[in-house]
Amino acid sequence: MKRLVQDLLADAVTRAWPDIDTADAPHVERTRDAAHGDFASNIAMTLTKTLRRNPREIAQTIIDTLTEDERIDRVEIAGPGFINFFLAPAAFRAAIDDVLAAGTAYGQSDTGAGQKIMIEFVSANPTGPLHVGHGRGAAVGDCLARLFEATGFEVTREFYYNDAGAQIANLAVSVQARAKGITPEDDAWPADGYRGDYIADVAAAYLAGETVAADDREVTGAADADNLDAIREFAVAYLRREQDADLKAFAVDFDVYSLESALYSEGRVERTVEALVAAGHTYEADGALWLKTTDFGDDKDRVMRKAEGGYTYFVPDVAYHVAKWERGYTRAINEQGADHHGTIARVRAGLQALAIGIPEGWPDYVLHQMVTVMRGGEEVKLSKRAGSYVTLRDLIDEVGRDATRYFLAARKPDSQQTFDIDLARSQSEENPVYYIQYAHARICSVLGQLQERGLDYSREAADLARLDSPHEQRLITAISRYPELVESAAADFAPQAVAHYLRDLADAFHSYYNAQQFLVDDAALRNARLALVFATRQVLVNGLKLLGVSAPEQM
RNA sequence: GCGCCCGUAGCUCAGUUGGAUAGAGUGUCGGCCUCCGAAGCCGAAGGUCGCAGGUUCGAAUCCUGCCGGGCGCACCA
Repeated sequence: MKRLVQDLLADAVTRAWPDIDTADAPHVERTRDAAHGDFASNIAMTLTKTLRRNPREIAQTIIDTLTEDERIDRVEIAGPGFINFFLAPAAFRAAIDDVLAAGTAYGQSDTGAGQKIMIEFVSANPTGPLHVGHGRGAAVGDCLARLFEATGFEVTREFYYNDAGAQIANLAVSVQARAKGITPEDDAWPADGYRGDYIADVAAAYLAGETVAADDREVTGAADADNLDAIREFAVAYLRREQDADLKAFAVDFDVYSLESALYSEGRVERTVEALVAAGHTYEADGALWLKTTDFGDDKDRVMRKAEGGYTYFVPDVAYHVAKWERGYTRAINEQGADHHGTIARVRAGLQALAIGIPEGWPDYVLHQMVTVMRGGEEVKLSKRAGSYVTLRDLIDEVGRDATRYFLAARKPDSQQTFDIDLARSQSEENPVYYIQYAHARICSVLGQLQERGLDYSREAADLARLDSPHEQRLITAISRYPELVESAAADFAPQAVAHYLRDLADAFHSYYNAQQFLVDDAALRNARLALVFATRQVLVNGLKLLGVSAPEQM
């Protein structure tokens, strides 16, 4: 419908003023106030400059030029020059049948046209359990992935992790210490060793010769406390398995796991360095090899190869993104914590320096700000080393998967978030997610009542024209704008828009439910109301699915 | 010091890319179950959109400068 209005406007403008460029679709938006019609455009105001005429005059000319369409009831000028469109009642109600006909596909589009897109998210190092921040990344990243699937992209969810660097060496040393009976309180404990209890668990499993399966590998503990390589391999697999179990409990699945070590073993790191040198953007200084990232917008040059020989982490990072590009991902999104925002300029600079046709703004980044966890009125410090942080598992166990996912995705990623565990636990029944789920359960209950009374629902017997109350209008408007919501949430990387939309939809439904009886004797009216209510249920199901939240039939 | 993000009702947060009278939840106060689920609904109160300028028909939204909070500024990852 929105598209129809845009097309009509563009056509009218072109015919009224052939010189005006209408390549960009005219700005059309949903009205906030029903008195302003269903859609409004500010196009007349934006044309005042070029046409040097009063906006209301321009609006009038456009309206006079508009092609008649049976789906548009009337068009009015309002305020300083808005053009308000009022849909014809039949066209307005058509949304109900659109939903019922499309079912789970309602809201989906082919905007992406099958284009490949990769969303890399979580990407936690396997040095401990996932914490709340990872949970936010998982909720946001997975919701974005679902949004892109719904808008016709071919989506790959990818998890990248470092399985060989300094932090992993530290992990191995920590597990080894535990395996030898050393505890963090002992003098012999490694200086920066991971102190969490989970390290002891890993050590015990290793000594017991357990076999753990993670990603596409299987590792058996060698039970030898002196074999550091074996310990490292086992510890990584063990912790990856734990992380995956948490992610599974959170209903997040990845398609591909990429290992940093593979970038070395496949020669990608080496090739990237050679290519950067050949491109002429490197120099040697102080015994190290530098990349002139300042040529590409970074605020200082970066060391690629340290004086002692090893590469800095950013080299495999660039190599990894070259691999992404070569794998055909013309669109790539990296969802990560805002504390890593410094790497963005670096990675993009490295990719530009290679001059292999990668666009300047590639890849896209979605950064989520910190989650502050409150417990007992005090902030819980997030420290991997101390091992005293709140894990994703803690939240799932205490608050539930649905509420945790909803909360973590319902906030704009750019904003810091406070997650009060006590509040979430004690008031779990007042979480907005229950409000939405309750709307769904209520509709299912109506269906049950219908059957109990020996009645049948029939769309054919429904007279949708009877749906003329303000509550019904509001609900129809809500379901009809769902496809636009999905479209814009995907384009804006805005999972929170889905959460807030569902809140609004449930609100419109609950009001309707309290205001009007659905199961009335008048069959034409009853079936019309049921058609609307069942369409609402479908949109609730589809929207909750985007968030990865369940739609229970009973609560 | 430099860079990125944030500042909207007591609290937690939205705000359709610059639109019309700034909205929800929660909390407070007052109503609604003989009726499809009261995990619900209806109403009231609550605002200098951090502050000050600027841009224009029009600013919570864009620009500049301050103030406040967070996160980064390694030959760590």
